Amino acid sequence: MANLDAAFSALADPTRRAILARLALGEATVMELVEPFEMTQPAISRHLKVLEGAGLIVRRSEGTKRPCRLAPSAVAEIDQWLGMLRRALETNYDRLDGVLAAMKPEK
Amino acid sequence: MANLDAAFSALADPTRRAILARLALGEATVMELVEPFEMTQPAISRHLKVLEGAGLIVRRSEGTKRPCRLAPSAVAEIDQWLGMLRRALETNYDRLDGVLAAMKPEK
DNA sequence: CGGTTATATAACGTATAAGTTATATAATCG
DNA sequence: CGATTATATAACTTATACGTTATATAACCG
Repeated sequence: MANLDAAFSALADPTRRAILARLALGEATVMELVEPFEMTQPAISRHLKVLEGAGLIVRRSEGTKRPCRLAPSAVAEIDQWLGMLRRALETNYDRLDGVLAAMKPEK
Repeated sequence: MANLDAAFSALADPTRRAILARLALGEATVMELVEPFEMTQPAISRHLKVLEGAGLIVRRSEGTKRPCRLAPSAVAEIDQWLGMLRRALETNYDRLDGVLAAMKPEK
């Protein structure tokens, strides 16, 4: 899935994760997002574009402002994919437990 | 967390996700992982190094072979971080913001 | 021992990412 | 209208990612 490429790639950057953490507290405009980070406005604008492209945020227009908020779609997709790994790990643990249990009586 | 950088970055590549999907079926050697992908062995070896560095896989030595299997640590870390987003989305912050914006057009 | 197999590393080209400064657009307000 | 504010885009630099081919290491086998 190309969407997963974009979503995981977007999440790989710590600034973008911090932006998402901020948005988890509620909607914010670009300038509100620029302020806490020691980075220029164009840099943040591009991070937002990446997050939007990955489906992690959505934006509306309010006069000259473009407030951002979290979007559920990409998160759901990621969760679904990670579920595959999670299930595999659980299964492998079960099997490992089985192996260890079988080895125990040997003493 | 710097680990999250590495983990998300590792997952951003489709070849690496395919490798993980293959490992979800069980342990595999490097050559076993090379075969299904149309890519050279050094390329796969480097993908494996990235996955190992991110804590997504672990490897052992068995003679001249180096079988890989899934590791739980990074997956758990990612799950934990995504939980923050999931909770924010479940709390309907986005819908709440929409409702509040519609209710007070002044401001 | 020498040859083969499994994997890793080096060196390199090309593409893309992430930041900067400078400038453009677009809505708002006097 | 022109000025101001909010945001986007362009042009550029530097760093890193991903693939290749060629070669090195290391265990195994006859």
